[in-house]
Amino acid sequence: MTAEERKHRIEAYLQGVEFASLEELSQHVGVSTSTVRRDLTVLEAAGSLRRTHGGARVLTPKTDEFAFSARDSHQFSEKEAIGRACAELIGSNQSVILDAGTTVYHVARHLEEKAPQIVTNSLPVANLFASANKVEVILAGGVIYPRLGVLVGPMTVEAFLKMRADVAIMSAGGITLEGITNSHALLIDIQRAMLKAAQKIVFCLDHSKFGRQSVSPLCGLDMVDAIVTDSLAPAELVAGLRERGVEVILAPAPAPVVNGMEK
Amino acid sequence: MTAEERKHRIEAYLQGVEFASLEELSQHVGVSTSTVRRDLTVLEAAGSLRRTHGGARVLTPKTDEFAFSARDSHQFSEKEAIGRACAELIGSNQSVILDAGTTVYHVARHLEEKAPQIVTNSLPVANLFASANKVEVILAGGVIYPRLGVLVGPMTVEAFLKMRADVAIMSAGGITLEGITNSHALLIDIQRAMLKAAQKIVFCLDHSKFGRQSVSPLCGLDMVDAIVTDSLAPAELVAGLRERGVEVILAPAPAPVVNGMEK
DNA sequence: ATTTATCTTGCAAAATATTCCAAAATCTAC
DNA sequence: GTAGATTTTGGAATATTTTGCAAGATAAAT
Repeated sequence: MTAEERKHRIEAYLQGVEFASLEELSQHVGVSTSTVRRDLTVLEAAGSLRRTHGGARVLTPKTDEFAFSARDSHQFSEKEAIGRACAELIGSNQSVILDAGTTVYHVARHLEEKAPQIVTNSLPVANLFASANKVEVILAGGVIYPRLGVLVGPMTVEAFLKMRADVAIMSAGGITLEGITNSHALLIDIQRAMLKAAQKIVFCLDHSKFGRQSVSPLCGLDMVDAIVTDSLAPAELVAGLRERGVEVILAPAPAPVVNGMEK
Repeated sequence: MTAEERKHRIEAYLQGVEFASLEELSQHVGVSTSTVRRDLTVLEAAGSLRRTHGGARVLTPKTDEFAFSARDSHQFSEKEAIGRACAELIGSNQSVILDAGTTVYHVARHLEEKAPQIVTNSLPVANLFASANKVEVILAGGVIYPRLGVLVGPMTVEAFLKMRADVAIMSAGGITLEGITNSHALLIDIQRAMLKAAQKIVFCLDHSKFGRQSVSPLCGLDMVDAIVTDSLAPAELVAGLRERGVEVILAPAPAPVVNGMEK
C-alpha cells in the first residue's frame, strides 16, 4: 500500500465512523501510530479532517442517527470492552454473522484485523467496513428500519436462511436462566435464521441485560455456546449460566481507548 | 507486448484501482520494477497519472463517489440540477429503483418529499434515507464493493430480478447513438436486472458522458424512455436521441454567483 | 497536585527513488 | 541475412524519503 492510498483510506474510514482513535486508525491501515500521526497532520493541513487529542474526526458530522447512537450510548466503555473481548474469540478467515445492535457494533470495530468474511443486516456495520478491503462484507437485503438502521423483512430472513457461517455474534434484550429474549419483534425471525445458519453462537450482552426479560422469547440457553459481558454482571446469574454449560466471558473493566466527545 | 501497449495497460489498470504499488504494477504487466518506474515517469509527464512514493495514483479519483460525496465539487452543481429535474419526473407513492452512482445519488437527495418506495443497491443512498421515516427503502443484498459502496454479486442480481417497480433511475459511463455503455463490468448484470424490473427507464447522465463509450455495452436506446442531462450536452447528439424517440430533458443550468451576474 | 495518556522531536532502520552500467532486444543499412 | 548502431530493459550502487521507536514535553483526568 502506498502512502497516498493509506491517507485516502484514513479519510474514507473517518467519513464512515465520524471519529476514530489513533490506535483504531493505525490498526485499520496497518502502520504504526507514529505514521498515522504524520498522516493526520498532513490531512489536517489539507483541510480534510480535524485532529483531536487521541484521534481525529471529520469536519462535518453527518449526525447519522444510528452512527451517533452507537457512539454516545450510555455504557460506551463497557460495550467497547465487550467488543474487544468478543473479537478475540474470532479466528482468522472465519465467516461471521453480525447481528444488529449497538453492542455488536462495537465488536465489529475490533474485527477488521482478523480479515473475516462478515454477513450482517446492520447498516452501521456495513458502513464501518465499506472502505476496508481486508474484509469481505455481505449485506443481507431487506427493508430499512429507520430508527435503528437495520434491514428487516422476509427478504432478510430468506437471505440468512440460505447462509452458513462459522460464528454468529448476537445481541438481545434480556437474559435469564430461562433463556434469551428480545424486545424488537421484527427482529426475532431474522435472529432465529441467524442462529440456524451459524455453527457457534455467541451473545454479547452488557450487564444491564442480565436478569431482564423482554416480550419475545428468542431461544433457550442450550443453543448458546458463549456469552460475553462486562465485569459488572451479577455473579449468581453468571454462575448459574456456567452451571448450565454456557461459557461466560467477563470483559475486563478498564476502558481507556476513546474519548470521542469534545471537551 | 510492446512498450506502448504496456503503458496503456498501466493506465487502464490504474483507472480501475485508483492506487497501485510498484510491485503490483510490475506483476500486472510482467516487467521489472525499473521499467515500470520509467513508464510512470513518462506517463506522469504526459499528464495521465501522478507518481507517489511506492506507486502511482490517478489524477481524478472517482472513489470519491462514496466517501467524499459531500465535497465532491466536480460538476457538483450540474449533477444537483440533474437531480432536481429528474426527481420531478417521479410521482407520489411510486416505486423507484435507484442505481448506484454519483448522479443518481443527487436524484435521491430530492426525492424525499415524494414519499416513494425506493429500491437500491447503493449504500450511500441507503444512508441518505436511513433516518427518514417518510420513504420506505428496500436495500438489495449482496457483497459490498469497497471503493464504490455498492452492493454487487449474484445476490444483488437475484434481488432485482424478483422486483417490479414503476421507474428505474439509472446511471452509466457513456452514451452514443449506438446505445448506452458502462465501465464497471461488475455492475452490468445488476443494471440489466434493474432494467427488466422497471416499467419506465430514466437515465441520468451529465454532459461529459455524451459521445463517450465505455467497455461494456449495457442496452440500446430503444429501451430508454427518458434521459436527464444538463444544458451543456452537445446539441447534435441530443437532437439525434430525440429523433429516435427518446425524451431528453435538459436540466436548467445552475445559476452560480459569478461577478453578480445571473444567467 | 499527581497521575496518566497523548503529543512532539530526534534518530536509526527500512523502504523507495535515482543514477549508472551492461546485457538483451530492436532498428538500420548494407 | 548480417554487422553495427540505437533503444530498451533489468539489475546494482548510491541518494533520498519514509517509517517506527524512544525520550522528553505537553495536555487531559482525577
